[in-house]
Amino acid sequence: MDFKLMVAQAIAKASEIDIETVESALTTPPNADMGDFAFPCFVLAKQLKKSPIVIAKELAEKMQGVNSYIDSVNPEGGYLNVFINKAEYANSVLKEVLSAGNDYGKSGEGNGKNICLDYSSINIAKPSHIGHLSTTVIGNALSRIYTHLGYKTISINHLGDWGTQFGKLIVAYKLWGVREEVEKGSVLALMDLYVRFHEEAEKNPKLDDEARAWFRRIEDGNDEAVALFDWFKKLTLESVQKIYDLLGVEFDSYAGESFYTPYMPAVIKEMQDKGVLKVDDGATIVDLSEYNMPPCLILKSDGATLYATRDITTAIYRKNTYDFHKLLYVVAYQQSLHFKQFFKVLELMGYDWVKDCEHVSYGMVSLEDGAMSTRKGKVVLLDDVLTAAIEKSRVIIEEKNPDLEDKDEIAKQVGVGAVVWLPLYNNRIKDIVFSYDKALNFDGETAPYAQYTHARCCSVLKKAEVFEKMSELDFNGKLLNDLESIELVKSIDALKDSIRSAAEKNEPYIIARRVIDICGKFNRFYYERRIMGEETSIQNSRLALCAATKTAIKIGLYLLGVNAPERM
RNA sequence: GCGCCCUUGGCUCAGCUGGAUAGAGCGCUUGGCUACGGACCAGGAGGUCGGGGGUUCGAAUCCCUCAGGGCGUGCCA
Repeated sequence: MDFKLMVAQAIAKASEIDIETVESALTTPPNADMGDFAFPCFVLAKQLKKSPIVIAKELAEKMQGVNSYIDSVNPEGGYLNVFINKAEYANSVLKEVLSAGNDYGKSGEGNGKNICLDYSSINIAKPSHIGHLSTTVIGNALSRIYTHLGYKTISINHLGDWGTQFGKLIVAYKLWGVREEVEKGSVLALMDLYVRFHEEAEKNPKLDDEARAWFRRIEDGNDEAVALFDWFKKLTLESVQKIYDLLGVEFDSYAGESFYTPYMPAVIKEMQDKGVLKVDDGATIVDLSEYNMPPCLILKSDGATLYATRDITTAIYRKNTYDFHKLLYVVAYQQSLHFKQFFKVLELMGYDWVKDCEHVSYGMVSLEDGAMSTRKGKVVLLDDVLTAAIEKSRVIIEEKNPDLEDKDEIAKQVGVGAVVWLPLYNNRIKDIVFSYDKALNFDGETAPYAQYTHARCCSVLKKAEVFEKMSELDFNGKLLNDLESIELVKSIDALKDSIRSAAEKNEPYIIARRVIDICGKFNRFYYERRIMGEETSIQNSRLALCAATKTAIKIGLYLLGVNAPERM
């Protein structure tokens, strides 16, 4: 049962104002002891030609005893404060959570709709560094969130696997590479070769010509060139797979830049036919000056395609293949102009579905001493950060819980959780200055804190021997009538709205904040209210609340891509 | 120059489509484990919400303007 809606209906009926107006105005008082819902009567003052204070007073009188879910209604200033029946409320929330279990908060709103998510999108032959964390974990979280709401998601890793740089890599490998060493060193070895190529090419510009020639051979399907390129690709994907396994990230498609190359000529022709192209200064462009944007470059003066050409082709391909309800690009904000430009080109081509495309942008990651630079070797590898976090959590486990089983697995879940949390706890647009101190922080508003709270719930439930049968717990909302319990119930109840809101705004942090709030409320409850050893009916009701908390935390963390171990 | 974004306690950030005394965490500080996990909890100090105008019964929130910072701005992605 939706108590907010119920209160809105009651007020609407008493005031003869339409329900939408009431519901959208309905808020929460600053203090719990002022009421559970507050209706500001100022909005009605003009319409009813009465002072808000009088309106509140009149409404309060009309609403006394309207139904058993509302305990009392108090006018206060211009506000109408409503106290709901806490016992009914607690019963309603607990019943819903415990019967739904890990399906709590699911909905069918997305049934039959596809969401394409373009994220992570790694470059072949380059190691994953901390800069790849945001796109990967935000994309993964969005995929899980939309799936929870009934959508079918298609996660696409749009590989950076096309361009002259692969010609450079082949040249470097043929000159200085040793097969066994590259096999062993994987992408790190490839990166070294790439860096060396640039150093040597400064002295010997002929290398660049050779690189172009080798890239041409890849395009032409030369056996040796293609074999080497495929090998580089294989090494890269294998090494990134280890990271994806740790993060719990999976993709439905790895169709990248090379995949779309054959589709581009037709799209360019289509643009020509539709008359959106024009030649300017030797290059082929779409003029966007009318829209206050610089032109979108489609072909270079030498006829080569560009970034925008490929993205336009890709979007059309995805629409034809997946008929998406939404196509979301989880890409850093540096590229926002590019997205605005090629979205506009798609619009000019007559594709009205471009309104369903969205650039889900996020802030940049830098280091404490400035920007990262692959060329200068100034990078923090994702692998290293995850390893360090896992080691740290392992040390803490040894210190606090040396008898724990599956130490390695749990250390992994906690360590990875702490790192993944970084881009998920704040608004996407915020820049992140990476530091090991922050990434390895397990205190306060962090994933390990939420995991700890979850483990604590599990521990109590196990001690009471109800862990396996949480859904059968017999509870009574009347026994959860204390402030701490009710505050916790409210926060658990709010998870559903948080999930919906996170999807609506493509902002996972809304769920992360909700999880932390639930944990805070639980920990307070846990200290104030004894669970075990109370009278059976009280004990069971509190255990039920504990079980609902456990479920809510578990779901919230899952949606963020964080595991919730039962012990830690 | 132009475009987009950001600015809230020492630091990192919340604050829902404007609503009642601006909230957390970290750090600092004082307390709390022979009841269920101290990776926790409670208390304290700390903020003219970048500045200035405006709209409104009411502005951190909306509009204008200025300042500071970030990103981008025709043949890289």
